[in-house]
Amino acid sequence: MHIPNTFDANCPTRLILDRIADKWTVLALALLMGGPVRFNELRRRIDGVSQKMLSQTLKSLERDGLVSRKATPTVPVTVEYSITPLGATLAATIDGLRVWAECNINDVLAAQKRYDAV
Amino acid sequence: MHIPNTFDANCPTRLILDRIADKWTVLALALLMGGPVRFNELRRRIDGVSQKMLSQTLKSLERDGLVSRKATPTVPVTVEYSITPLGATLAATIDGLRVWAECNINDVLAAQKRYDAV
DNA sequence: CGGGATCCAAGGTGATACTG
DNA sequence: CAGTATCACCTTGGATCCCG
Repeated sequence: MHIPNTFDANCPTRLILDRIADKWTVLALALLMGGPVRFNELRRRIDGVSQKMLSQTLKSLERDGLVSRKATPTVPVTVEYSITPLGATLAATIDGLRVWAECNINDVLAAQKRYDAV
Repeated sequence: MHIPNTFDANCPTRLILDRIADKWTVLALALLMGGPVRFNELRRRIDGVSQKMLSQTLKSLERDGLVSRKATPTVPVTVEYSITPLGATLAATIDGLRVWAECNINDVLAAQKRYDAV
């Protein structure tokens, strides 16, 4: 398996990318790697996400089989989201991105500065 | 370095994600791993990208120091995009995503089918 | 608490036309 | 060939209100 030299509109990569290539998805997945988290807790931990976007994101993740949702009928209701085995394999990959970001953010910012100076 | 339990709005991960978490960026970066490619060639290989979005994407990538642009003043002009060393390290990480997609697309599609059936 | 429904503003995006 | 400029659109996403 090597790099294709073309990306068809519905090749696997595009299909997956169209679903997960947005920050909320990546962030939610990353956080859920640490264990199950409840809705509002997740919302607090992802700075700036609206409840609409978070619920939308989680619903997509659940549909894709990457996250599972467990509601316990307490009063008021308690909902816990956790990562599935499938989701965990993706999250591991995504975590590489997080690590890259932390290691290279300075280089990127420096490049931007240089570019903008011109 | 381990998983944070919070993502601040301007932590490294968010800053990077805000710039690269869209399909065109990821796809362009992946294709450039194979070596320098010219503008229209890139456009042909990324099914469905408009010239506007491609040029916008490439400009961002150049600004971030991930891709370099070399114009040779032939007539008509020839422009070649290639990945930088910094970009290559990111592309390697991103490639993990592509591989994951190819390996797990069927599981994801199956999960979607199951979800939609309910 | 964990959402769904609705409304609305903003800007991302494509189509088209033009240029060096 | 490799873009830029303009415009019109239409989705995205925030704000708000409501409900079980």
